[in-house]
Amino acid sequence: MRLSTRLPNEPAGIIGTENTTAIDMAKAARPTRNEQPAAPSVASRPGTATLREVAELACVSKATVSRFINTPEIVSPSVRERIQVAIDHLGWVPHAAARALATQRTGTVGAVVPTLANEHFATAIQVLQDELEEKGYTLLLGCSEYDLQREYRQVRKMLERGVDAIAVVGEGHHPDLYPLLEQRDVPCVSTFTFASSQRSICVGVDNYRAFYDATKYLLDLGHRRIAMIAQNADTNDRAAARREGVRVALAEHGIAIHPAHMAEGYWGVHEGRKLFGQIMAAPIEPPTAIVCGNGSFATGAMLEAMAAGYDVPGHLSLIGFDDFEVMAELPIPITTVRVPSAEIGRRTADLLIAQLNGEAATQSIECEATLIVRESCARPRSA
Amino acid sequence: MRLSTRLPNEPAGIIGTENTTAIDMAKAARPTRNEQPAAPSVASRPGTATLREVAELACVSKATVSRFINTPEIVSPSVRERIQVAIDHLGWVPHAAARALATQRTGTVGAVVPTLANEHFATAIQVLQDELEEKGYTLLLGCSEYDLQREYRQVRKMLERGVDAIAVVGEGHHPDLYPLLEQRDVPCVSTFTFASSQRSICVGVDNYRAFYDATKYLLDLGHRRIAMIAQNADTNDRAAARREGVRVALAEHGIAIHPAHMAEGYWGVHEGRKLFGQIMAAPIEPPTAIVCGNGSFATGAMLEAMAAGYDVPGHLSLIGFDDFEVMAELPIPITTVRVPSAEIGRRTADLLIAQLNGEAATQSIECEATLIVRESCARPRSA
DNA sequence: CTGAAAGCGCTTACAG
DNA sequence: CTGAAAGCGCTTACAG
Repeated sequence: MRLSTRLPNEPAGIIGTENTTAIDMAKAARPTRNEQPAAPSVASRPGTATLREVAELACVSKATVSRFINTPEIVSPSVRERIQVAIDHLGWVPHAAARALATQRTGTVGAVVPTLANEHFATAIQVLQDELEEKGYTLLLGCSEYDLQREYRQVRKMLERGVDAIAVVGEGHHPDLYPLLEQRDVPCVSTFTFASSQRSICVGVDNYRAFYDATKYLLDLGHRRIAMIAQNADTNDRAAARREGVRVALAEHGIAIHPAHMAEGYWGVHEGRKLFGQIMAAPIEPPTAIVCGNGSFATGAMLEAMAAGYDVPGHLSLIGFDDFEVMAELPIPITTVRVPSAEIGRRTADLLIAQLNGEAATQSIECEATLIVRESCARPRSA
Repeated sequence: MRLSTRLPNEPAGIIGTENTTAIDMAKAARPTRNEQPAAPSVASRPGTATLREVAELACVSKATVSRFINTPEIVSPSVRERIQVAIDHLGWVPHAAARALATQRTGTVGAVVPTLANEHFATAIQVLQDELEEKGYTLLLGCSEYDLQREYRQVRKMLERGVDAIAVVGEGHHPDLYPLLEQRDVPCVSTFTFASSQRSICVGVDNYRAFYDATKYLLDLGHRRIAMIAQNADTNDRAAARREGVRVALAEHGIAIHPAHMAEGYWGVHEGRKLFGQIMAAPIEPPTAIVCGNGSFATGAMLEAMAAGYDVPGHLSLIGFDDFEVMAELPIPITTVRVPSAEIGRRTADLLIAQLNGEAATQSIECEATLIVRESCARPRSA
């Protein structure tokens, strides 16, 4: 017997005479005795029935129907069957708002990401939705466009909507965000960046170390004149951490990036090309390696290098961040740092669910950012 | 005066002595007279207050607080002020489920797309969310992975959650989807494909015509031996329509694609390369042009052509679908059909809102798919 | 295993 | 412009 609710337009089957039989039997066995007031024996419009009508049709109390939905094991088989028939017959769909009001839980979780235009966030959201759905939760989505104020508004709105938990990206947030969450006791996990300093639990990579290591790799190859096509970090702590990783790794060798070799932009292959051109056009000795703050910049830099006839990696090394598919397929595949977005999405779901189930031992998870070595880096020519 | 609700941890300001003053004044002016039962004069936990507590603190009825929230104009200024102070003081946030139960509206809309891994859907969702948010709606998201059964389940779940409207992608759906929606009278718009045959209103492009025209373009250039790297169309009506467009355009010239020149896959640059290789390796005369069913295939085909040393467009023309940024930046920019995803997202929001507002004249919108002519197509060598 | 009753936190006619 | 009351559709102790 099916225990989940059904709508009438699902492949019917058992609804025929059998059902009326079942209902008639029920009615006969327990002649009209209903708690409820004024009982319309048929739902006004299909798909619009309520639990009360189901109860009446099945000749049981509302409480029993409710139990049938939530803990079918505790209702007797014969009653179960009557209820199921009634549900099928009326096409009843439980009313989530009513349930939410009664239970103070909605079965929804909210996520706000900066943008879906970034594959990482899109991927993570996709698997998050997937995992959440499996556990019966519905996802509410917000995109902040990297605007902290907006992120805050979206989170508030989600709280109004009664989300049981929230996922956000990164550590930079509106100052009132965490107090708000804490006050209302809503579990929250911060994603994509791992840092012990985080106010909420988090799951992500250590952006600082990822680029520290990537820079180290370049340094170890012998590079000393290194440029950077950086992603603007104003409201993006991941980008900021990456820049800092580069800076520190170089500083440890007594090196600093020349201002003319530090280009900054937001996003895009085209922008990457332009920024690359800018660096190479600087009236100082050109770099022997360029670290690119994101995948689109790396792709753009590579494409522009090809167009301008630079020999990569013979003449110039290029290292990237993100691992977009095309980066591996270019004539010279790009060495880059891979962030496991799908894993982050999955683990975010795990953490959220764990907290929702009141599991105590939930703690932050560090995911591994890995350096994918391909062909775009080599020893500098002079070395 | 601020009319929207606030939480206590927002920059306070007016909450100081002024407030207590205002409240005290109110209390003095209208000594304790409350409708409600057992009245705890302070909210048990901050951020947990209810409308009733606000009403008590402001010495007005719940009805008036409700009016203040929904139609502030109709409450007198002095009362308005008292209520605002009480709200700020208690950090009251309205309980959406309670409101939904009372109004039978949730202020949410659901969208289910096949995947977020496709830039088009990601973009459309992003702007849909944006527009919806502006109108006060919250977005519920589902990803179906091109599984119609799953799409149906997600839509049902959203209906349970009481979404006021739904957006789906394409025309291929579970047979019970539309009946379900109609029965519950939930507005729905189908996106990305425009076709007069659609059961719901829709906003999108005519995929058939788009590829019919693209093929025509190749034909007009003089191509007669044309291959296709097609996207699997089993549960994807857009892909199916595109294939059909190619087929018909060719058939009108008495041409058909040789089976060995018809490669099929799902998605990916790498897959595009492979499929390209497959076609070129067929033991028959190679094609003079290849039409690619999606952007990743076009990118892959171009990259593989470069790698294998084919002269594009001198020796071989390539035409794509989708306009992913990298397609314009490759050494030979790819001629392709652009689908205005952002516009589709925006118009979907418009249509949804219009229907929610009960506007009568809502009808389907055809968006223009445009052929972006770049450098990957030329006359065939022999022509 | 099942029922009667109260309650979740809002809104909305209906009066005044 | 404002209040009292009923109701939205569920769940959950409390009894039996």
